[in-house]
Amino acid sequence: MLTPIQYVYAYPHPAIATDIVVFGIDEGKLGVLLIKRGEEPFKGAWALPGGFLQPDETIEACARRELLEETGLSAEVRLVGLFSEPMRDPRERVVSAAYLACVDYRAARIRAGSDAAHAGWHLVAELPELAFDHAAIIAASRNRVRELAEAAPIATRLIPQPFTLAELQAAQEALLGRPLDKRNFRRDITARQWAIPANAQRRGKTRSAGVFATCSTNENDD
Amino acid sequence: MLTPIQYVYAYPHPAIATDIVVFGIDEGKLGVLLIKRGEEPFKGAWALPGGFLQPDETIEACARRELLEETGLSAEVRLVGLFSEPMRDPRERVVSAAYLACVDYRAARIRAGSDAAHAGWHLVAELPELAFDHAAIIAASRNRVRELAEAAPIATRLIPQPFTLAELQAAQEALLGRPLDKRNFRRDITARQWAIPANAQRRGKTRSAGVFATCSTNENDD
DNA sequence: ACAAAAGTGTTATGTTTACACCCATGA
DNA sequence: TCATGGGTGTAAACATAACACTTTTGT
Repeated sequence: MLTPIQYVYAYPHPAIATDIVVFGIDEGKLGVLLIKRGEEPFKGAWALPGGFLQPDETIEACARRELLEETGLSAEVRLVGLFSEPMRDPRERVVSAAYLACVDYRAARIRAGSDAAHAGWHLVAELPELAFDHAAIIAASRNRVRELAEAAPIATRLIPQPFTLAELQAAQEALLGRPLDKRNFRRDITARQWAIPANAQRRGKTRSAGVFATCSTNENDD
Repeated sequence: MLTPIQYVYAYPHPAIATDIVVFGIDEGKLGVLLIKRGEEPFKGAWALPGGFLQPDETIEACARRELLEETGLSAEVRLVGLFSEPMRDPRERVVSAAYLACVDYRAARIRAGSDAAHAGWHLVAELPELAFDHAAIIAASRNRVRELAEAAPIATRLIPQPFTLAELQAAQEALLGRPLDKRNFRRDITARQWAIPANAQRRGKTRSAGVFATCSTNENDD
């Protein structure tokens, strides 16, 4: 029998993990990706996807890796905060860095991992009981994403490209949690260059709509 | 000889530390508290105060404890970000949570700790060479504190209470890095209730000035 | 008397919000 | 032809920014 590799320190070292709050939008409702825990503690409860920091990656890279593993998507992640109550995980001390991401939920290919019996989208307005302190993490992320949405075009990440302004507006309204005026919205988007017109139309149920694409200069902004 | 206590894990656990960027203002110039390292690595270089997370405290509590130990002051701390490049500390892997605090630098009683040969204030505009990635941490904190100062009355924390509006304005200008209009400033401060008039005057070099105090309702705002 | 800092209002500009009708298309 | 969603402009309210003179007091 192999002796397990052990790591020894002179002082206690908490484990470091990331939890990732993946926001998606469905029919104008904001949802988050949750995983049903297959093991104790909180077996059978819903929890945020997440995982432990690997030796060769930054914490942000860890969050991006978790996102990729859980959804098959690469997307920008944003730090929400640190969750470090000593007893937040009953097994051992785990300090978690919470990140949020906005993705097109229909593009996500959700993988139910080894320790996850199920995974699925849940409306933020109708969350189940959650494991650990994940309810608090989601609440903090909900506030953070609202702030971010005021300043950066993250709503464009929630919808497939290219998109109509109506689609973008629905996403933005879901993030902000309040209705927006259609005409003012168009002005804002074009003035801030959050989206630029593509020379194309999309045929909808009624009149066809002009489509827009995310501005390339928005890729790196904050 | 006593066997040292050892902590053993099945997976590698980075150490977790906080670094704290303590801002102060002197003659209208923004400064930060630095400590001269007394030990390798970076012996003799200037570094941010900081320390390792203890088992019974949250990371924010750790930052507040470090602040208290280094300055004798209790003050609000704000998360700046995580610094987690695997090789940022040559000894072992250390993930650092950077916090910032604004204090009255003349009230600080700086303690040169066991591993710190010296400690002192340095103007942000004239920083020495810094240990580890602390230059990047200060740069990030500089940006963060500017954002915060736009939204919250943190400038009041940089000056002794009670204060004149001229003093507060100098602090705010140092945080924002741009000059402000005296009349507009007075209006903003009173409208936002960042400070309320105390029924008192302070005799200065010339005409005496009315003094203000931080509004109690600002204690918990964000 | 003069130098230095305190105090005080108004105007212009820009930003944000509110609001209503016509158009194109598919059913 | 009608129901549905797409597209468009203007005016009011509000917030922000610019600007100059008088007062007090110590030297």
